[in-house]
Amino acid sequence: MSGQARTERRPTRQRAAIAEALADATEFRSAQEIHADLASAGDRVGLATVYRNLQAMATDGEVDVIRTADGESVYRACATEDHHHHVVCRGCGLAVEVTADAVERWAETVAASHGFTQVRHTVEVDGLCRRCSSGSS
Amino acid sequence: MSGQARTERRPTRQRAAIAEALADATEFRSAQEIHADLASAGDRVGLATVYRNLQAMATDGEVDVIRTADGESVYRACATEDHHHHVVCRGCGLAVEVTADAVERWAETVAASHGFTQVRHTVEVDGLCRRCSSGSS
DNA sequence: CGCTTCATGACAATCATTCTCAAATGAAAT
DNA sequence: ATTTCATTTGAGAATGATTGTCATGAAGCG
Repeated sequence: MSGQARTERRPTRQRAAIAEALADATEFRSAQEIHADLASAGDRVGLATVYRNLQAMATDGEVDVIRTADGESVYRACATEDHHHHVVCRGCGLAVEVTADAVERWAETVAASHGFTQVRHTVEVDGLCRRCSSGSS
Repeated sequence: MSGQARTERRPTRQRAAIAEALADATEFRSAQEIHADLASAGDRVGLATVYRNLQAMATDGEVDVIRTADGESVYRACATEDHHHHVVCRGCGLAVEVTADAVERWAETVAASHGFTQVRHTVEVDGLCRRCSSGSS
């Protein structure tokens, strides 16, 4: 059920560096950020390369992608390979992974009831985490 | 909870034209598309103006906004002012409005259980409508 | 080692969206 | 109707993320 369509890709220093940078992060990071992180760590990796790898990794299901409010794509190494969603803090970026079978079923059902097939869905929840809830304006 | 924060805005020819163009459409349209529609209809409206109004209308809850897969913002005049979600056809763009109290509650609950407050959520479902399902590969 | 193929990197090119600011317009006062 | 003043508009520049191009470099293999 978790068929990794992992395209045969060649391991490179850059790819490893990107994967590691992502593994270190606890929140979602944009391609630009990853690129900057690597640069400041002395790791020279082309921006285009970061984009390409991040996308490839996302396609292979190695990492998760979501869109920020302003349309930027941000990536994160997910703890599980299984399908899940996130609750992201608007304040600090903290991202919690959650599963939602109920929602999956609902999406499938409601879509089917309108005659839709090959259903996919996007569910993202955001708010303020406990910490950020306290000192917010 | 459904307070219309309708900012006091001045009615203009442009705004009306945009609203109408949106009302005529049955699917989600991008600012660029609206702009093109108006132009080809002989309605001269600046692109920036289209963007500004669309955003204002979205903020006021007059129209709905969602992001396409490639990050473009698309708008639609919603039939209801109440909170709802969409099932969009990847083939023809057909958009069906659906409500999902169960999902709303789930989002709130799951977020709260992780200490989050001021929860918001995004839920979009897409697939192939009955018509597009038939002739697909 | 030499070859073939895929990945990389520097930078140009896209493209949606936003910004700038002078000119036009709506609303209300005179 | 005319003045007045805040908003809104529009044309085009500016921004910024993402993608494309293509010569160079590294990986896998015999």
